[in-house]
Amino acid sequence: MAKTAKDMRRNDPERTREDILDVATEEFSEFGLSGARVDSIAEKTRTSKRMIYYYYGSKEGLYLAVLERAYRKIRSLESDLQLAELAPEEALRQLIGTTFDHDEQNPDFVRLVSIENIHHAMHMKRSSEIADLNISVIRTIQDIIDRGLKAGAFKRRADAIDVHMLISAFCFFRVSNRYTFGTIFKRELSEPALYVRHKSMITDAVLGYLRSDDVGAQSGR
Amino acid sequence: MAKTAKDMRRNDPERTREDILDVATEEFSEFGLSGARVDSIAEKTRTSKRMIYYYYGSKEGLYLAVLERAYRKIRSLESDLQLAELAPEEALRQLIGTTFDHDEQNPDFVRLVSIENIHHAMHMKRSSEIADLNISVIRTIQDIIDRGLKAGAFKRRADAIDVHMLISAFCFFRVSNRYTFGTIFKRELSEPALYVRHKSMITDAVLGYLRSDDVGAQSGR
DNA sequence: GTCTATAAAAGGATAGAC
DNA sequence: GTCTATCCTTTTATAGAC
Repeated sequence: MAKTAKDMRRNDPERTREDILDVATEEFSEFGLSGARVDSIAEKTRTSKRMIYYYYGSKEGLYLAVLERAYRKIRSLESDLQLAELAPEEALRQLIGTTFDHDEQNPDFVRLVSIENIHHAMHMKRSSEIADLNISVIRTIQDIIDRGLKAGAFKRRADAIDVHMLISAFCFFRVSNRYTFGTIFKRELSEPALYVRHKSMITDAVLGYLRSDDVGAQSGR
Repeated sequence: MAKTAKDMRRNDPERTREDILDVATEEFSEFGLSGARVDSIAEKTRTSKRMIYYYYGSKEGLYLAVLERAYRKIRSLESDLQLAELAPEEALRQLIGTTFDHDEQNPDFVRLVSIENIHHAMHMKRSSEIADLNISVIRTIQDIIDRGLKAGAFKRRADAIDVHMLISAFCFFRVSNRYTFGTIFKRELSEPALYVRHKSMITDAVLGYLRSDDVGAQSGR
């Protein structure tokens, strides 16, 4: 089974495939599905265009492979969280911080998700791998809410998916809308000072929301 | 100066231009800048491809015209807000509700903004019209915060742009990430029941944030 | 498995008449 | 101002040798 040194050097399918995916991730996240150019991807790989079609069949096939790998990374990240030992408030702080940092540090992923939304999540829907994504983060949040209610730290019986959305929306938007927001408000969202302030803000807002009860009954509008 | 009935029927430049923009808005927001097809736009107008180039010069020129018109609509919407008479909390509720409803009712706009972010807001930056957008909403929020602090309804000396971002992020994300979020969490974000719940949630979260003081000192991470 | 060359098609842009 | 027909570049995809 072991490959000879010669084989390793000449033919390394796994490395070739990964190399292509690395380059393609950059290209798709930079230009979108339609804007990306297969020629341009091929040039930046250590191999040729022929191999892209050999391994991934089509431009869309390559895009899907990129998307699947990006989500696979998330899955492994989420499953690493060990928050059951912490007090509910601290656990939530950690969870929010992790989401915040993840989006901040993975603009490529954020852009791919934006792009996939432009395409109505069509590719994601077709991918059994992504569709079956075990979203452990929801279970984690539900657990934190339950423990918080029991301990009296929280008062609101919030829906875990809603809370996840409140957190995600802010963390995601900061990265996804960095350019238009920065242009309109003359504010560079990548500045370190804002990093700290925004992280505190979303943490305070979510914790405050869970601590209080239904203070904001809807006005009639 | 008055046109004859014959002229009006045969040549109506204004109507032609608007017609093209209507169709182009749909096409660009549906497929993105690179994904949109000029041929496809032309087919759906009551005129021809030649006129698109006649009026807008290029595909990018047309895209920019679409973007500018979309932002012009926002500007007029924001300047219509009359909240100075209301109590700070109620004023904020109204403002959040308006933002929420706007994004909900204008998915085309939300998608165009997402698309423009994929392009690093490059076209927006080049447009003097959009760059000079008078973001009156920030002044409005600052006023609400100031009045709330004075009246004792709020405790936090928050930054108006940050608060706008907290509100926008949630309202925008609900629409922009509808497809991926819906697919992963098996939840249709356009459901009426969620509309009410999510509106309450973001309102409560923002009000709670402003009412309280810096409860969430950062952990050391 | 990998490369070079090329086919096949799509799509942006324009010519020229009316 | 408007239409039809067409140019020509770009881009996806494949053939065929090694």
